[in-house]
Amino acid sequence: MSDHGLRDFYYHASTFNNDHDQQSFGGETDSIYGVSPSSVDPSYMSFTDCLHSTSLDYGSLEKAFGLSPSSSEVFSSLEGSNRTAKQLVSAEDLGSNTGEVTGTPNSSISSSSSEAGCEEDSDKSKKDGQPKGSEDGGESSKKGNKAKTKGEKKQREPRFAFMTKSEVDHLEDGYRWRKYGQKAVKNSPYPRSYYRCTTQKCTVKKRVERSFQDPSTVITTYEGQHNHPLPTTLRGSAAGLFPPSMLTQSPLGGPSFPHELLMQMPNYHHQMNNQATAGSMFAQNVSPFQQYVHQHQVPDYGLLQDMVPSRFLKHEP
DNA sequence: CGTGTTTGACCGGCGC
DNA sequence: GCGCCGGTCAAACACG
Repeated sequence: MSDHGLRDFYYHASTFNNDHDQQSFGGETDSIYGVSPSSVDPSYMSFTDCLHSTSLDYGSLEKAFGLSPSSSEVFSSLEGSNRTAKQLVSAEDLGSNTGEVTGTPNSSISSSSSEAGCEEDSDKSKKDGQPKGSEDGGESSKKGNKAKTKGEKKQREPRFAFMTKSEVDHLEDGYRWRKYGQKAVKNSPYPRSYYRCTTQKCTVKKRVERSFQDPSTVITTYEGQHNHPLPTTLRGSAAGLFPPSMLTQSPLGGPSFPHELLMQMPNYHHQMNNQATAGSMFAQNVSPFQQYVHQHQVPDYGLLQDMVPSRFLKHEP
């Protein structure tokens, strides 16, 4: 990341809210992270949202992720906006079928809800209900293809968005991406690029766009989960960035996102709960993400646990 | 020649 | 029904 001029690293959970939630976002919230709604998917779940779902305050967030004062302003712009329990649950939808966000983070509330339930709720999702005709197994993803049977809602993939201070738009994350489209973003001079994982049968996509109000910020939205490990023929820096142990397949079929790599680090919980031992991390084989988090004084694993589905968190037996 | 990018056209959903 | 808009396709092109 350093070789891409990455200066800051934001974490940003996103999911597929039902249309009601989306309308709440789009209608009541002027901006998300200071970005015009048109340039950012309204289904985003902000850090603040996560904080509202937990006992953490904003100061913890700022401290945890080293948010600059300017960034704080952006985040704080969401302060005061109502967040319904539904939205909080939606945040959990981001790939996990458990719904423990609103409750105790450690409790494993039996799934059932989340994506399946969210699916029914989204009867007329606006932006999240994209066709994605190529994912139905059938490769009939041509124009005019209507393989989607009527009444059958397209199963939507979990999404995850990052806000990254970077000078380059396309951040190397270890996977190989093929750009398949670019669209101008309304109310923004910066275009939005669409990428797809080049690995066969992998339907993961990501969108990359630059923040209108903060051109130094790149918003990367991952959609779906990789069903394969990181490519062996890594180009760029990812192969060298991450220890081999982190490039192995996870229960999810491989780490989909950089933060997921972070979450996969064993003993992360203990190290982060012990600042005294954290200092030794640099002598160990830690990822750049861990180093970043450490450098920015992530105080407690619990913070991440509150924001990341427990599925992403691996505990030592 | 294989791989990735560019770019205009197309499609479907949604609001009016 | 129409227009807008986000997302996708695919031919043409660039590059190593």
